[in-house]
Amino acid sequence: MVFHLHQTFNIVFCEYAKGGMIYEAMHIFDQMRQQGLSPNVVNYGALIDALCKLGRVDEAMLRCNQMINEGVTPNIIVFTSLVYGLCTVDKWEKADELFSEMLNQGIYPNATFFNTIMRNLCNEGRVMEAQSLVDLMVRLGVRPDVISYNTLIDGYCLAGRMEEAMKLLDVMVSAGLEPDVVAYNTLLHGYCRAGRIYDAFRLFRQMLSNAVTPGVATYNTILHGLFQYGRFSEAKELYLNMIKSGMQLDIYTCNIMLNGLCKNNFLDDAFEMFQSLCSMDSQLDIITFNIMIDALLKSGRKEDAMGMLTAISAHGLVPDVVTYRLVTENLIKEGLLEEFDNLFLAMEKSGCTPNSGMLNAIIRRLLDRGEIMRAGVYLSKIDEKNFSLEASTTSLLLSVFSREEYRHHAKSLPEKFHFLWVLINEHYFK
DNA sequence: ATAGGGTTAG
Repeated sequence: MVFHLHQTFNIVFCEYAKGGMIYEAMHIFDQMRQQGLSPNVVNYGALIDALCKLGRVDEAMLRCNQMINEGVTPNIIVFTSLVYGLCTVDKWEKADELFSEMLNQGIYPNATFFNTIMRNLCNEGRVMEAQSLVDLMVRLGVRPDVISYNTLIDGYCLAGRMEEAMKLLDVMVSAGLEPDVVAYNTLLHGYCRAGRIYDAFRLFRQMLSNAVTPGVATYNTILHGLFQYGRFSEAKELYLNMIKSGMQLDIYTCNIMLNGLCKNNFLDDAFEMFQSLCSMDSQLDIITFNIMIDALLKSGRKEDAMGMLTAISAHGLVPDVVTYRLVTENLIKEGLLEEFDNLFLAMEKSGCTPNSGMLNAIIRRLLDRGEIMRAGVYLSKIDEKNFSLEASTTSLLLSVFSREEYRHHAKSLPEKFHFLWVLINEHYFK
């Protein structure tokens, strides 16, 4: 009976943790203890993973210590979640320490563990380090699997090194692994990103001849590539063929189509498609709304954009940092600075934290309007969060502060940005 | 009942 109760709690708990509903999960934790049940490694694993995915890595580390104090030993799954969290928030030295600690405790890393680190290295453009991790795996006797190679392929694609990415298909085969649909999708995406649609189609044929069945993600990738390079009629034809073939279209297909229509000046068609999706009760996501809000604001249809904004919650969704970025940028552009300040506060109150891209965009918009003091407030936020300035933000700052009437403002910048002051002075006195 | 890969918005 007690065992059964423990199981029931675990199922509910994991459900919450997986959905990122931390407070609800913690509540279950408390309830379990009240019933005299101690959380086990699965409960802690689920909680730690959820915290790491939300970027709350410090709390995750505390939970891991708490778990150890309660006599529960972390397993490879817990270490994988923690190392994911640490890499993602750029705490690579800590991740390294964790790896040593893990080995000390006699817990052996598996392919999943290494793949997690490789994913983060590749996302940062550090594909060579990911490559050497594969070599390390081999030395440690951990066989790289299909996911290891696919991750590495993506790393090379992201670095624009398509020839090396392609070579990995053969490397996989000689390692006794079959390149799967994800391997091909990754490479197709790489070619499309590089504007090499012809090579993408060539690879697509190669994929078919190797008896790998394309999936909806394959077609979505090509569809997006065609739109991106203005090949509108081919994109439309592909879309119609996808429907005709009876393929189950997904939210990606819908969003790619909506965005493709908007960016090719078919906003009315996009709006119509959006409405028909709504009437069919399709499960839309926040990206759908962001695409529409962006397009409506850019074409001056502010009323419609605000209608979309309010429709978000009616669809059971929550505005994200991109939504807020789109609307705040528009408010600044229109000089509605008080509304902008209020929206920014409302955003923070809702638990949505601005990211580096949003703060950079805000600063640029404020500088454009000569709102130097207000821009300073957001520069301080960038400073606090240890984000960096994007190149376009830096050059705008330099050109603004180079103007006589604004030069004195540069002196009151946070210390981190004093290099701007130095650059300006070098420019003036050389 | 806890961990890893591909496609969409800025």
